[in-house]
Amino acid sequence: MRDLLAKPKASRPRLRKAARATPTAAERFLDTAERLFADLGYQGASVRSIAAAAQVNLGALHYYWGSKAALYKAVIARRLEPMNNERLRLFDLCEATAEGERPDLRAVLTAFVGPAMRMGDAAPEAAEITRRLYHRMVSDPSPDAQELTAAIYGDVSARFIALLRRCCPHLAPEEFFWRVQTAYGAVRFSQAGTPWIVHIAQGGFRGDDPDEGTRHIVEALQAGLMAPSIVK
Amino acid sequence: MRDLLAKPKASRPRLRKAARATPTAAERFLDTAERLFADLGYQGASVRSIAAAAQVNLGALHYYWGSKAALYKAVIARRLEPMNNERLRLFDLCEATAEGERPDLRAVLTAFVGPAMRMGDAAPEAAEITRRLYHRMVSDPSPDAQELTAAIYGDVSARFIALLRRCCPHLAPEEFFWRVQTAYGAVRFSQAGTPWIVHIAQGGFRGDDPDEGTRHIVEALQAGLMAPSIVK
DNA sequence: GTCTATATGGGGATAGAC
DNA sequence: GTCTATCCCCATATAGAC
Repeated sequence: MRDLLAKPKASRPRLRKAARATPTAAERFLDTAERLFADLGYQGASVRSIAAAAQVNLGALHYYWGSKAALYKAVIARRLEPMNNERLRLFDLCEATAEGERPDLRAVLTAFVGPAMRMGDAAPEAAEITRRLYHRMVSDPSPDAQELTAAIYGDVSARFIALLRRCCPHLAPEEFFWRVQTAYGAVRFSQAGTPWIVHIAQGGFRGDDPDEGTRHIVEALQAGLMAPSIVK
Repeated sequence: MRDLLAKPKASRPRLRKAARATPTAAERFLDTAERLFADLGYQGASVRSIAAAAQVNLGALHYYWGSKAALYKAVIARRLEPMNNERLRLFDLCEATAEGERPDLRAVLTAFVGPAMRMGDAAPEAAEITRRLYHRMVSDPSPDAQELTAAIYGDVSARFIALLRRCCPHLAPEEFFWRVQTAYGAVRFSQAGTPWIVHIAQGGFRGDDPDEGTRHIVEALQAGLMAPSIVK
């Protein structure tokens, strides 16, 4: 991922965005890359294995995107830009409803958590893949991955934190820092869908309804954020 | 990381554990490997680069550990076993104090969070490296990494969740699932020390005191867990 | 125990035929 | 636009001198 943000060396033909009954080779490539990147990570998924699984010739990769890093960015952007646009739209709604007063904390949290748990209008299995990929990206502490995360995610993050700050005037700055960090971690982890944690719920409960999950996460987070200050 | 749990192919000489004024080649190798695995990930850090940075010959790797995967496991175990033993000891204390009644939630959370934030008795910079490596391991969704995590971490996890369950009789199973998931994510994320989130705290606050961090995290988590049930 | 040299395989990227 | 063949580099691991 060292070269993730490197400029493409030459301009390449763009894809048409229209959906088709039979996916084009480029679309199959993107779909397969998304799944393998989510399963194996950027370094773990070779372009050869992606091309083979998509039944597309390897040359198509460099013809369409120019490099593995550019393919990865295309895979990421295809899903995360719509998700973040939905978040921004819901943030606008929170602002408008607040009319300059303190925004509704549950609404702000739901605007941040809900789109991530639903992940667009995709089928549940597809959304689960996208969530895993997203989790991979934001969890990767390498400078390139952090830079990509910031580029895709910076606006949403800034808006979210600014809204939270207005919701939590009772918290000192360092306390706010830790509470927000806690909330972020909770959202990230809940997206990932780690398999082993289902053992927590004795009785076979799976926790795979995104809307119910959103409600429960929002409830826990708002309680954590609204807890009284313990500073001085 | 595909072969992370593979058995070593042959027995190898063991290291003596005694600390030395001048670290042995093997100790330098472990220290350097820890730092590079934390910075670059398992796949991103080559054994060549580790040997070069440690100023140790590459042959020493295979002489002492036999493979890259075995080296990684040695690096992980060296730090995480003491941390998890401390957690288990503190869990015992929680149980003993409870005397069969409901355990103290803050004490349980502190027993889980505190050792991870302190990460042994290491110097702050060393503890930060270890936390990043730990975060890498538990965040990696590949089957091998999850298996290693479960092997190192399963006892602590089971004890922690069992104690939490006793602290939270007011929560329905599915609600408990989501709250615990939230708490786990918060702890993981707080360990990682992602650089960008410091922008949250306007005014240059860094949030690098582990004990203060533990207190704030525990406060947010206990509020999230103790919030009333919203089921039915 | 420590080093050099090397075996062996797979990675990303490209050239050039069609 | 699509495919084959190939370049070149770097990975892990090992053989064997010292």
